[in-house]
Amino acid sequence: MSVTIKDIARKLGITHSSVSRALNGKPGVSPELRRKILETARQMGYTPNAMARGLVTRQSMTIAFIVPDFANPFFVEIAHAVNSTASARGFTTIMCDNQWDHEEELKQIRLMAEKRVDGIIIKSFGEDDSYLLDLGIPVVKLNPATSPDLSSIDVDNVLGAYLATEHLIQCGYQNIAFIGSHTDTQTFSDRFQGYARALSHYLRTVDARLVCQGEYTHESGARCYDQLLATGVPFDAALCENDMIALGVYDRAMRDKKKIPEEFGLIGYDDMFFAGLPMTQLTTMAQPKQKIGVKAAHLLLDLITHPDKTKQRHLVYKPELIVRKTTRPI
Amino acid sequence: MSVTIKDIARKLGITHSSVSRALNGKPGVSPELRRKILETARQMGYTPNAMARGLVTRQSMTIAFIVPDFANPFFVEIAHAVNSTASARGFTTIMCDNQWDHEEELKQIRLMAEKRVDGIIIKSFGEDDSYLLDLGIPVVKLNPATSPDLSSIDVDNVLGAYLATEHLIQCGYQNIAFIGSHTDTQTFSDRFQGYARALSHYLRTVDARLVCQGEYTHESGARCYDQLLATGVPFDAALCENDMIALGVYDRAMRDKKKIPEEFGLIGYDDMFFAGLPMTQLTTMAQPKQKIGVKAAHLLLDLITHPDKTKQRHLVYKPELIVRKTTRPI
DNA sequence: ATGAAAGCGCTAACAT
DNA sequence: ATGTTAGCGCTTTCAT
Repeated sequence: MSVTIKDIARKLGITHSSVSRALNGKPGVSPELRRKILETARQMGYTPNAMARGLVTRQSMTIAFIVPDFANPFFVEIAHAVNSTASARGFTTIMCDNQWDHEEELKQIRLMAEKRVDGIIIKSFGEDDSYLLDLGIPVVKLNPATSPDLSSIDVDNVLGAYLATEHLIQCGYQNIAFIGSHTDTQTFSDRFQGYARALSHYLRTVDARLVCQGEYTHESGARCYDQLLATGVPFDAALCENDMIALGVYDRAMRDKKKIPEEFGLIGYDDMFFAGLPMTQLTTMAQPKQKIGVKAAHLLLDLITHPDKTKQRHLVYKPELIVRKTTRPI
Repeated sequence: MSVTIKDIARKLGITHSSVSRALNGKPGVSPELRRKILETARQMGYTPNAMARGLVTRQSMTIAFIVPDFANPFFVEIAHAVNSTASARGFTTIMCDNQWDHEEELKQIRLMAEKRVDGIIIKSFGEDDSYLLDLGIPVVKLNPATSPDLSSIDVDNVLGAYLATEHLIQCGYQNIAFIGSHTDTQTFSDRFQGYARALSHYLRTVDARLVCQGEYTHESGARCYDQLLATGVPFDAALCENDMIALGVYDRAMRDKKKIPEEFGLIGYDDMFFAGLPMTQLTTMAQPKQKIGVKAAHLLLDLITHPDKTKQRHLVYKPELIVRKTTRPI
């Protein structure tokens, strides 16, 4: 068994409350006794028990970060920012990945509640947030806010997709496909909406045969490209819901010996790290991932540490088009 | 405040020990009472307090996964496997990333000890493992074992680098550079050793001017390439300590209009997901990441749940060369 | 089958 | 400045 404050107290012939005070830097201990306590604690190899402390303070100094999929580098980057920020403020982050499984997501939330995390940052994909509200702890959603009682940090996906599509049109591409993921995600419908708006604003209404759905993987992107091809409807450009998908499309277009960007234009989304690599050079819509992660963490921690002073915030960042080599010059 | 078992007990006019028994599926509660308890717990919105439980059971049902850098996809993939495996067995994983900072690493270990994690999986980069041994909990190192009291799962890096270098030689490259990371890591020295062995076995001893060190990033790889170039010593191939580095080298070689693989051969390490993409097609040395993660988690959890039945294990996996387009056919 | 009581390691009033 | 006491919410003997 490990050393407790009582062990230290016994060894020194004092009470454990003095030890607690000393160890926590609280007033009410004479300098010399404090020194002795610290010294003894050190040499006895004392390690405070966070569970015991948390039980009485009602704080676990832990937050949860829940996202659908850590195979997606986008979430990993945000996770990293969250983790560093939280860590710098003394909090530990537990990261959860639920493979787009709603049941699993609920289980994780429940488990985090049992662990008594002090707050949650979540990219959820369901509609219903009641279970988040019931938790009674601060929650920052990485989705558009559905309830004023939850905070949210988001990027304007409609705008992003609109701008990307607009760019493709201005580049002179005529038949622009949209290749996305699950229909039931907010992200999909927002980006699709932006795409549809730009299309009907500049060209014509959406041709449903030019819309394809799958997953957030390059395999899925490749598959969608092939499906699109199979329909026989011509297309000379594609807006992809994210860079992974775009990569798969890129691959297939190269296989078909299409000249990029001359004969085929391609825009991804998220500016994942490989998008900027020399061999990729993918035009993409960038989101301020770093900012999102840092801000989400700070917001959540503020909500935790001074709930009153922090106003519930709902931030919406703007995405930014990064033009590289997969779209032809305007 | 949230609902406790005492609240449930009070409401039902019974003791909290019965509630505890019922909730934990332990014997000693009549079927009907159990049913009533479960029902009441549900409708009162009871959520067990893991900290309180952990305090008495001396189990947190949590493990820690500590690696130098989550910007490295290699670690992310392993983390993912660890996380899923642990989760399936009812354990939560806390992931820590310490930016190759040894002080930070120690801090994290200490913090995890305070949280009373039940075990640790760690890719450590120091020499001294005494602080890990002192913890008194199971530890699985993702490095070669330094102490018989720690378990370890590792891949033979010397062999891997040897095989890669051998391949480059068999392809007919004459002047093979080694581009790596920090000198002080075990990984570096192992892979360098494999490189050196193959070189002196087949060609000649290592030319120190063809060895360059930096970090695990493509920027660093590019920088090293330029440095190598600046020395004026000719080189027509490079073995990189990982794929990120190789990417940077790839970039620069393309910039210099070198024909790959005709004029310049390149081998990476780790088979990160982008290595296999059509636009990359990097020859690389693959490690069984999935296997490592899953095995590490299982081993650790076995060590935790039945310490006696599990023998301390030291596994060494074999790496596998994946030949793609950055090395010319033999 | 149920209840009573002790205690996990700690913090925080409240005494002294 | 130090000690005493009472929990935090839970599991676990030990009685009944």
